[in-house]
Amino acid sequence: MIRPLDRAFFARHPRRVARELLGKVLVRQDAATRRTARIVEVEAYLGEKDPAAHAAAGRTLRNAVLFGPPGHAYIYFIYGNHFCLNVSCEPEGKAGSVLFRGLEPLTGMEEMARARGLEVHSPADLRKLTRGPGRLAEAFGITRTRDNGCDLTSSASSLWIGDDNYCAGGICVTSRIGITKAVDRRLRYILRGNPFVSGTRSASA
DNA sequence: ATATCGATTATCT
DNA sequence: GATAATCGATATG
Repeated sequence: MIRPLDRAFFARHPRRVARELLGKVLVRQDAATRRTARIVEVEAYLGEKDPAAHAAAGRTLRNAVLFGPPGHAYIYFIYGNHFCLNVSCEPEGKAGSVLFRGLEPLTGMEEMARARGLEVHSPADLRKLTRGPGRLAEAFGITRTRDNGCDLTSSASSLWIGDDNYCAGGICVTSRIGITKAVDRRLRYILRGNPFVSGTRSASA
């Protein structure tokens, strides 16, 4: 049994949303298949005040979703290769968001493997599916054209976020990964020891 | 196990 | 024209 998170959940400070998203479930519903995975690593971005955020320079065509109502998908394309998934936070007009960085697959691994162009023969292979923001987006078939602006609070959407009453333990806070500005702020939230958390062991302290 | 590097393009200056 | 919230391959300890 899994039910969608409501809009009020996302209408709060990104730090709070990020922490509470750990242990929730990302769902990709297609005509014939459902992919689900537990959220084990996220980062908070604080909108226009945050130098590392895409909203730092104000509203543009690309980041417009961040300034819209909470609970919607902001997808961006990076390094000419990868899509990444965020969910908009805070009331409309404020541009906070949470970036998805690591997922633990629950169902639909066959579909994820196909989307990644991989075969899974071991736990190590399984990690290649959804460990890292670019990987998880590819495993879920997420693209900007298809998913930017999608309402993640509705189970009628192809992509949404749900709660299955899982109780997340071992939450750990670290500095964010892969950025060049505001590097010291501790806004990355992980489930400690989970094999689907990205980065090296030393980055999980 | 850790480090370095090339790929590849939308977006903004 | 420079940059970027990354990944995978390759090289080396």
